[in-house]
Amino acid sequence: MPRVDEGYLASRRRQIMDAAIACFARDGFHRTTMQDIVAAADLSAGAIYRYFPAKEDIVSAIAAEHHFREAVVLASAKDATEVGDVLRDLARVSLGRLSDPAEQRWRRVTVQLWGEALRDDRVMGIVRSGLDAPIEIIADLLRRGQQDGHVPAGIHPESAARVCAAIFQGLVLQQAWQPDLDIDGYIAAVTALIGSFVVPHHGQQHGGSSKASHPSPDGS
Amino acid sequence: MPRVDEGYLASRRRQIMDAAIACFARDGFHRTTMQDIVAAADLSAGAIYRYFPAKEDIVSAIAAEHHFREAVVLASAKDATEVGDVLRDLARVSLGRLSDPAEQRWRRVTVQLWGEALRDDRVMGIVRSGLDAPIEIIADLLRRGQQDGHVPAGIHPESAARVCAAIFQGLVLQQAWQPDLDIDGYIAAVTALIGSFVVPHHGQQHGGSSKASHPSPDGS
Amino acid sequence: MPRVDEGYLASRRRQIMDAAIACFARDGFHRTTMQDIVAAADLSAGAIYRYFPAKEDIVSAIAAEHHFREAVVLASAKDATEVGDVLRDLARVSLGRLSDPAEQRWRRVTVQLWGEALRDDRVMGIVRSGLDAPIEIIADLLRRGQQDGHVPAGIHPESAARVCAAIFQGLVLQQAWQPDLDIDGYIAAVTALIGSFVVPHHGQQHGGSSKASHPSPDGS
Amino acid sequence: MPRVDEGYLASRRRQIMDAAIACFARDGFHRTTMQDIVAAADLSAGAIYRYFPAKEDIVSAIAAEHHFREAVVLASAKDATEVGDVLRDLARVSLGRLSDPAEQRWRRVTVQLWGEALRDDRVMGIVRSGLDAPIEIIADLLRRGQQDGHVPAGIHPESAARVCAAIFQGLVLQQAWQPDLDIDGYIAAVTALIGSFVVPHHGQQHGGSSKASHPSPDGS
DNA sequence: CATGAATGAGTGTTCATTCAT
DNA sequence: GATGAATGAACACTCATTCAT
Repeated sequence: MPRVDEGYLASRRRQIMDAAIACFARDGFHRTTMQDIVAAADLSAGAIYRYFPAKEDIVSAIAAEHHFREAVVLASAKDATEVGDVLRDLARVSLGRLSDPAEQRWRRVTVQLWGEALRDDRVMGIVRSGLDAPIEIIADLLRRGQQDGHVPAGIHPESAARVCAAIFQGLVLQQAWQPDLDIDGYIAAVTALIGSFVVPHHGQQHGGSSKASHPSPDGS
Repeated sequence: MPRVDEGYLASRRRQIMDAAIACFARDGFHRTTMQDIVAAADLSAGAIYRYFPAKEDIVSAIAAEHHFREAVVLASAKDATEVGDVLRDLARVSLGRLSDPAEQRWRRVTVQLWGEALRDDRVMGIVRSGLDAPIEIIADLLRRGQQDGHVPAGIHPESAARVCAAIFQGLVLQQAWQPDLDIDGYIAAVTALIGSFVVPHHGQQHGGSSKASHPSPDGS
Repeated sequence: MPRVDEGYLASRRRQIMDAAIACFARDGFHRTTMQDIVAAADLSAGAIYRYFPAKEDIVSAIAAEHHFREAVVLASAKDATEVGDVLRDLARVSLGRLSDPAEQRWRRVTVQLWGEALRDDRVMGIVRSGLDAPIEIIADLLRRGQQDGHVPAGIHPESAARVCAAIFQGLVLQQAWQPDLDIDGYIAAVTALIGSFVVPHHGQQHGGSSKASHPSPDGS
Repeated sequence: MPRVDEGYLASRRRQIMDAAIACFARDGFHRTTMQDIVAAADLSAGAIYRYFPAKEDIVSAIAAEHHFREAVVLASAKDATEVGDVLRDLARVSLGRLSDPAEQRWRRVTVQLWGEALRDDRVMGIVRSGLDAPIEIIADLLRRGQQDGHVPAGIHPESAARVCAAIFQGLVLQQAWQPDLDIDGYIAAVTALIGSFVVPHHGQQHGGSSKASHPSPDGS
């Protein structure tokens, strides 16, 4: 069945990667055999090697796809100007996506990629660039926020951006472990945290949000 | 009291676990062979099975030990009363420990345990209790903080506690990937975040820290 | 006359065999894959099977072609009458051909065919007939030489012919291993050997050559 | 069954190499699977890898052993002084050994090693040194023979030595192909050839054999 | 007729675990 | 108790060959 169009090849890769993700999510990279993937993709043992030269390449293809998806989410934030809103949006979108059940398998694979990165340079390159890009974007936002006065001047933008990334990563991990996690509660807590940190735009000193989410300690 | 000195057994287990940690940190669980551990521990192939019935048991023993250490750190926070101080202390101690080079190997193993938990119920039990306990403690602190009025009432204590845990987990991950990370910058950013969130004790609206790190936008 | 031009088929076979020889010379029969040959012949995977039903058939076709070429060289010797001259000619032509760089690849393939013959009856048949024919021709020459008195009577013609063949085979092997071998020196040594063995025609008893290259033992 | 003495290890290697030789002689290197060797050696699949890290290492170990044996045969010739006798001895011993049925399997393996050398540098190194050493020894003998006047001065000693080696190699090949070959006829032909080439020591023109196989040049 | 994607048995090798000594 | 040689089921990957298009 020669002479296949480009879409056919792409769909074959998809089929393999989907099968692999299912296997990896269930059993992990190392407990998943090529036979498992091949069976899940309904292929023959040899066929898979037309699309991926080695098992490792399936792993990095999955990592790269993962990374690419994240990048798309971030792209919207890139040229935003309003720090607080953007951070809140980012939190809502990024974290909100975690509640999508279709993404659940991804989470389990993601957590394994983190470990895999430690001994596979290619995977490390992918996950690192998937971390560094958002950090840079958020750090930029914070820097601009500092210039505008909406973000405390004393903090180090990059470090704060890393904390934001950490919040995302930690929730990915916790949800992988506990799929029925209360994501909305999370988002609320994160938004509150951001709210208390970022001074809103129109002159008030984070007062408004403070009022809403932070009753005056003096009871007034 | 068994035939051999109990301390002897314990020290043998230590020796094996140390060797295993070194191997796991370098090569990962699955790329590490029993022969590797045996060689690193300077033991014979058969000997190791007197102390651990299977490779998996070494992994869970390491996870359990890891968890136990964390528990010790937390114990101090358990009966503290002052929310902000305790959180800041926790951040300083927990995160500060990350800069200890002796702990670096642990980080790499930790990240792998996270993935391993997904398919080994024993490991999952251990890491989950290592997560749930701190969350409960922090949630308690936050609840008490809300009663005292130092913590915004609108947030869900458990979710906020999870965010705190996430901050810790994310940094563990980032440091495993990038050992030369600026930990102190992190701690500062986290402390600032906590500071903006938790109203300090003595009447002022987290004024001191606010003044230092968060200059009034209007310049007053 | 078949549907396609017979010459077309032949040229396709040539193309495949040339590609195969190049691959076999470089990597050996067993390390060469059909894909290698197909790529070198600029064909499709399926196409090759129209010309050769199996990989083994390419090998035996190559062996047969090899054998056929040798036969052509020998044909000239068949009805010669003068033993010494013919042997010398044979040596010069057969061995001389070894220095042709275009034949170098053949040498490498030949050496492999020798081993292949041991477990492929078809190849064995071909290489054996490629050995037996020259042996028979040379043995005949020697027999005639013995009748004429130019060849020592005590030797067994077939065995001596085998020695001649061995000289050829050994040089093929040595040159395959060491392409920069001094072929001309070889030829000279072989010619000298023949010269000391075969009594020349016109009365002199290997005297002339003996004088030049073989000082009288008594020093005269 | 730990703590085995050195002889045990050596005998295991022997057992494996013998099994491998039997398999290689029957099926060739590439058609022989590790399972074949393992079965022939009555071992388990994994056991063989304690003694040989890879299949290739069995091949080179066999080549090296082969080479070593040849070296022993040659050692006796090294400091001999009488050219003709030594060459005849060498021929008798080297070629005579070919008729030993226990060596038959070796022959088949040898022929394959020749081809293997072309693409395995280690094997090439071994077979080349197994060729170069005898050539050097024989060339030396011939050089000394030239000084003594027993060997024609016009020949190039190294080339002539290569011809001697070729005679040996060619017979190895022919016998591998045809085990019932008349080895004694061979030896006789080779000895006659040497006899006609090398002038005997004590004044007489290698008289005895000369008389039988080579009519007196002076017609007496 | 040509194509080249698919097949699937088979390859060399690994490694957690056992157990005779 | 300790040893380390042996085990053997897996494993990732290959490749001669086929056949739907």
